[in-house]
Amino acid sequence: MKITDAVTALAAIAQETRLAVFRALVVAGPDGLSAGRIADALAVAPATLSFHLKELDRAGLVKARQDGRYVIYAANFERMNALLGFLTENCCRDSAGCNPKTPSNFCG
Amino acid sequence: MKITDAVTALAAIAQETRLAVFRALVVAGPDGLSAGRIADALAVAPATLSFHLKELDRAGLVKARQDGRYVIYAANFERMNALLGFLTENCCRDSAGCNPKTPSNFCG
DNA sequence: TCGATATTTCGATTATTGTCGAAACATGAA
DNA sequence: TTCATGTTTCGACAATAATCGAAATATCGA
Repeated sequence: MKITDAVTALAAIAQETRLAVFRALVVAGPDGLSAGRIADALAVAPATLSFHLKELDRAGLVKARQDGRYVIYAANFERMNALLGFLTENCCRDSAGCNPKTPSNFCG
Repeated sequence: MKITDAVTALAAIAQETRLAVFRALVVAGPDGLSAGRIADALAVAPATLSFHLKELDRAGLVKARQDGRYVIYAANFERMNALLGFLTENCCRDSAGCNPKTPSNFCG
């Protein structure tokens, strides 16, 4: 994962509403949730939710699929793991309990 | 780590300059770097850097200590690990290769 | 086709963020 | 104490982000 991708992904979940959306999708699992169900669950206006879902999608953290008149969103777990990998390898140290696969000596 | 703390920490590193600062501090290790050395390394104006360091500090991701007329900043590895723990436990699934200690069924 | 429901786009508004020059504030050295 | 150096605060500005009502778009069921 490239730095710019990491920044985009981090920014996507660095917002209360979006983090809540993403966590709801994590809990929902691969089946995902329709936009409407997310809006209901989190009590956020449809237009606002749509805006945030687009952000999460842009960051690659969710996948959207059309199901009839619903649009089902699901967390992209691979992407989230890639982000965790990036953070572990670049922003971490053994000494504090995390195990970077590559040492933290990269600074590009 | 509480949700609001996680959002704050994520927002802190969800910015190219700040992520670069933090990574430089990770590479530097516990000894840290003076503000000036960071500014030189990343070619960012002192006032701008100061603004970003304050953000990182507010998020708890760095520690500052005075050393003579220098201010030395060091990464707070414990905090970063707490953030990784939060993400692993709340935004992740076994299926995708990550091992949350608690299952992803928490949504508060 | 028509009406109902689901979702997104548009437009407008307000708030926040990132940036940097200049000035202020500290600290150590002469 | 005075000067030089390192850092932060201040003030201003442009850019971006978050919100939501209203309108547009899409799809299903009757």
